[in-house]
Amino acid sequence: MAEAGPLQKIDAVAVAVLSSDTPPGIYQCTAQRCNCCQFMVKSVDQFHGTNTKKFYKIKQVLTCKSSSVIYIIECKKCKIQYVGRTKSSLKTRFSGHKNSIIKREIRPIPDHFNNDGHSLEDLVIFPIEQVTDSGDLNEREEYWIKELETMEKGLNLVPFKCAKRQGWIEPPDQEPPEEANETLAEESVCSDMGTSDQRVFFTSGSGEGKRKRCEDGEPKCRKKLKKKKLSVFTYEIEQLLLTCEDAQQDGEKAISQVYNKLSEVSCRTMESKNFLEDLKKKISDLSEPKPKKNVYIGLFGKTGAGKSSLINALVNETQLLPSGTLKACTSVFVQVQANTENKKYKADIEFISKEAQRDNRGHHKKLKALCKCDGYYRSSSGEIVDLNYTLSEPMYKKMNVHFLKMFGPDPSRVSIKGKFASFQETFIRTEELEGRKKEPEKYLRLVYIRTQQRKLLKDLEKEMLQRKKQIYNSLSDSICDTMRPTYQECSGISGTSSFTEIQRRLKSKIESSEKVMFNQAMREMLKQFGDLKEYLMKEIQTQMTTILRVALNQTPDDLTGLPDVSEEIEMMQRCCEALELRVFK
DNA sequence: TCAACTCCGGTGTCGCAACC
DNA sequence: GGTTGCGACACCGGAGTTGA
Repeated sequence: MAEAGPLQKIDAVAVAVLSSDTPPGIYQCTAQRCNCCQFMVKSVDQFHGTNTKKFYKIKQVLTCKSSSVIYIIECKKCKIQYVGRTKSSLKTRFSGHKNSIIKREIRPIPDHFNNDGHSLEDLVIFPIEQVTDSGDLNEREEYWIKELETMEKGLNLVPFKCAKRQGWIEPPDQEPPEEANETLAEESVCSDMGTSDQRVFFTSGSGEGKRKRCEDGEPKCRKKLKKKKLSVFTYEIEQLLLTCEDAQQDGEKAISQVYNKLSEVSCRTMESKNFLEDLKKKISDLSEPKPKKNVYIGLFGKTGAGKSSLINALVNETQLLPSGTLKACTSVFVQVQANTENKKYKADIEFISKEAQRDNRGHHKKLKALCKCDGYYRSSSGEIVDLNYTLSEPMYKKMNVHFLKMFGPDPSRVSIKGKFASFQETFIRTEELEGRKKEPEKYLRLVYIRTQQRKLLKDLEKEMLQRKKQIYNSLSDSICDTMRPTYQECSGISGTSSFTEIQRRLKSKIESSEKVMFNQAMREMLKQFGDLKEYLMKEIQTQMTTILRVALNQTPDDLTGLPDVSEEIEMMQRCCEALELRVFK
């Protein structure tokens, strides 16, 4: 295919009625509202290979109704391309792609447009060549995949690669191409193909599909389904939840009223002003929504009872956990939680039978895919294999011993958690507090200090667990770094006995670098544990100093016009009673 | 009526193991 | 040593259904 110059826009009006004289290019079909044309690049006579940075001329007159075509699907955001072929019309094939995106199927195209902030709206499709002899279709597709480099750098991928791209594992450098020497003309072409101009295409009313769509672009039928969702709770629980909601609203109202009343308080000295500001800040903090606490739900039952199916149904992910109707599928303990911190999905699944282990048929692609993705693999059915995690697993147990020694609830008070408990118990004893009840000023200060101290320790404990998670993750990352050259080497192996050869090399690498690799990972981990310990001690020292300073500055004498908040206190009491809390007793 | 959508069977590919 | 079947996978394509 000859390389063309910067893209020329065709006068769409002039060629609205396609005839034998129509110059080659991509055109809108004659239908008034075509679902495919909405997503199509139109009125152009050439296209841009985003990987090759070349322009290619369109040699035929192509529309969404053209059949036996080679087409490109391009992402407006990251300019990644996919080459496909279809015997039927482009619009029919596009319908299939669109459907797979809506259904969130695990394939390269839906995966790309359902993840990393992408959506169907970022998709652009256009035909590039019509093949008259259907037998040549495959050849032409192959040619274009090679020419446009969409196998290496595009979406013509096997599933492991799309998993990688989507952040189930570390994303590769797939930034939109930015080359300093790209001409201005080329940039203007890019915008034609994907950015500003397309916004015009997609929002134009003429491009709407026949089926009525909701405001967010979702098909109406889906909205209906969403509305039909029934509550999973019983009537009693629903009522309890409503009570909680009411109490929360009342509490927020009381906090807001107290805050407003405090705004009217005046004071003379700087010390009082600071105190007042501090108090207001604390009240303001209370009114801000707090992150919800984790709630752990255990799900037990006989094998094959449908636990995985239930979880899949609850989270609305049909293939999150393996499930089936005939026999037990998962067969291992599994923890499912929302992954809000790390884009990396990790799972350790062990349910391959001895028979299956002996029989490698069908696993060769999986092994190769695993190597290409640095030890990580996710099949289209959702099955996940993480070799680095599996390799590091025995070390987790070993590391846990170190962790518990340093941070666990050691009765000897040597560990951090032990020190926390000891500190909590001995710093302000309950009996000491009770004895001060007759002196309200001192009593309230001590209550304040103890409350803040407990809050601080709890926060630090949370932080500690968070960091523990990160440190544990670093273990498999470290192993991955050591194994990476071998993975890359293995991913290039093909031909007869490639499966056995890849197995042999991986095994050999693991065995040869076992000591160095694991020791290095272990050293790094221990260092991070040490850093964490130091951090915790420093935090306690700083935060406790602040708490004590604030406590000793409580209620200066020169505050005037203190508001009457008895009404709000009553409101809070009612809330606590409704929730059966014993705060005021 | 017809475009859009859904579902499901079909086809091709690959490497391996078993079989002839 | 050649052939065949297997299993996992991607993706095509057509029949049937839905709904504007």
